[in-house]
Amino acid sequence: MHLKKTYRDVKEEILRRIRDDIWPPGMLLPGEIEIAAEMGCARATVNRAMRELAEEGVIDRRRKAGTRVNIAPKRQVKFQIPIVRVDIEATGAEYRYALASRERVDAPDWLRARLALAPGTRMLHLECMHYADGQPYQFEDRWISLATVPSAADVDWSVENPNEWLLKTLPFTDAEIRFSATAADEKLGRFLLVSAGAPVFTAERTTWLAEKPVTLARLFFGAGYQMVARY
Amino acid sequence: MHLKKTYRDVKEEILRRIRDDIWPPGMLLPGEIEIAAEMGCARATVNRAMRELAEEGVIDRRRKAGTRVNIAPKRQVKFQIPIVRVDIEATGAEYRYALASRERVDAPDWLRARLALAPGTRMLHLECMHYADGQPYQFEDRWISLATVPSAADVDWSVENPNEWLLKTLPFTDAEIRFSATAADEKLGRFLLVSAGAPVFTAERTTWLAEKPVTLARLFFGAGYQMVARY
DNA sequence: CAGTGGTCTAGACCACACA
DNA sequence: GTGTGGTCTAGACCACTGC
Repeated sequence: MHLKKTYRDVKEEILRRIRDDIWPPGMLLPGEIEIAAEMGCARATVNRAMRELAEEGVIDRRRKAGTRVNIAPKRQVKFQIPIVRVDIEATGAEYRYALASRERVDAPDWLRARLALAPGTRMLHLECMHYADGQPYQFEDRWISLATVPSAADVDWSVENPNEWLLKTLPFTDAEIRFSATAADEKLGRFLLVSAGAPVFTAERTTWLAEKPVTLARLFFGAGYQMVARY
Repeated sequence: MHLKKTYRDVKEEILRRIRDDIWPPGMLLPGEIEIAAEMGCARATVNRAMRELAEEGVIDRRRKAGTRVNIAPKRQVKFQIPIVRVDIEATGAEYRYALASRERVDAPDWLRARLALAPGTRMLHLECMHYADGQPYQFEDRWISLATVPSAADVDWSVENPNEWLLKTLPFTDAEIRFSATAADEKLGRFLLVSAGAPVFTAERTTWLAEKPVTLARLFFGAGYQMVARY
């Protein structure tokens, strides 16, 4: 009999059995009580082990149906939110920020649709550049809801970088990020020093604070940019 | 006093206090026993709530030192490894796979450099297309090391999809993925039905099995593709 | 060395999903 | 209905680490 004790031991043992094909993909595992008895520990311990394995995508758990080994062990990639300055300085380059434009407007229709805003919502619209060693690194097209973040109206954006200001000022509860490849238009090309039509790696980030839209940022990266993740 | 019960309630309440600046960044929070007493629940419940908040990067916990609100809430994005067929079928579209070319070659120089291969390493090179409802969805440029995966030589690649075959056949220990925007060349344009020079969202995935290189895949996505992650 | 979080236990009740 | 996982509790001991 395997005398296991910690939930880590239980996790490891379950993983071993899956890897050794003792519990092949798709198989229904024994219930928590049974495993607890076999391993000589409390059900809560087995529960924690299996809960974490489920979070990691190794197994699939459903009430009444039981626990199964996932057929496609969907491994997860994790990476941190890009903070421009940190990314740039990590490469040893010098970071520079510049504000290109600033205006207060009613939310345009496409933005209202994207954020589910009421008609006439006032927005702060900023366009900024982030440079690495003087080379264009990222163009930031930033929209901030003045309804949710009224204090944004009083900030000197020629000095403050909206990316960092929002992070340090305002927590957020939900966020979504979309990556895509887009073609540079005339204006974007001028900022990033690429020709019109050139492929641009684009991230569109939206954040909410308790259901209220906070900001939408479209980040356009300079030529040659790659986003890397290991797992 | 707040009579809370579930660990979700406790999490929410803690988050609320952080958001409302009752517990500002950097502040030392009360201990688990104290919070448990105040919220009217067991310490284990508070523990679970705080453990999850720590995992999510909201707070920082250390034995003896106590729990503090994180100054720089480094939130992490998680997303799953794309499995083409699953992605396509999830949208309700019909998936189709086609092999475009297959050859066995010595690893070219750029590939040897990328994977740290010995000179003269034999590679299997496949080019495949993945379609969604008949529309080009992804072009896959796949290189498999026959030194690490000799059995790949005997597979009928006109039927088997390398993406799924590798996942189900071979576990991997390390992987790296790089996202970028590239311009389609003539050939890629023909496969994806876009004009040469069009922006293409590109993922380059490399995997190793215990230090030995397994495969490198360059995945080129069709027009309009977006990779979405929530957190 | 003392205080905080980390974990285990045994028992209990609940919620959901399938028959 | 009935079985499985989901969660709570009260109490206990342990492990790390800052003082």
